[in-house]
Amino acid sequence: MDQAGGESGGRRIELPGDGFEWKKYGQKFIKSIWKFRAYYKCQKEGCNVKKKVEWSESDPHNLRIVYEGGQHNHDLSTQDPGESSRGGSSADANRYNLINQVFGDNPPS
DNA sequence: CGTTTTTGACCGGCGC
DNA sequence: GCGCCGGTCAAAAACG
Repeated sequence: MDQAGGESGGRRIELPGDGFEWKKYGQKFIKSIWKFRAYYKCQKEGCNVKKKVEWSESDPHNLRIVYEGGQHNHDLSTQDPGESSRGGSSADANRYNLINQVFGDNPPS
C-alpha cells in the first residue's frame, strides 16, 4: 500500500477510508457494464469481510462500494474518537449489518 | 527485510 | 454440451 508504493505511480482511484484495513487482491474491467471493479479483503484474522469497489471509467469519482461477509470480527477502530464511544459503539458496527452498502451512485438526471 | 500492490491467466458456474 | 463471465490466485517489483 502506501508504505511500499511511495506513490511513484500514484493510485489511480481514491478509496474512501471506512475505518477498516483492506488488501486489494484483484482488479478487473467489466465490459458488461463498462466499469472497473476492484476486490478488497479485510486484513483482520477471523474477519472474512470482503469489499467490492465499482466505478466507471469516465467517473472515477462515482464509487459504488459493496460490503460482503456481513459483520467484522473485531471492533471498528474509527479514527474519530467519540464517535465510537457515542452511545453504543456496537451500534456503529451494526450499521454494517446490511450485507451491502452503496456509496456514490448519483447519476445526473 | 517485510510488506503491499499490480497484472495475467486460470477455473467454475450458469444459461440456452 | 458449449460458451461466456466473473472471481480468485500467484508471482514479481518497489519502498521505508
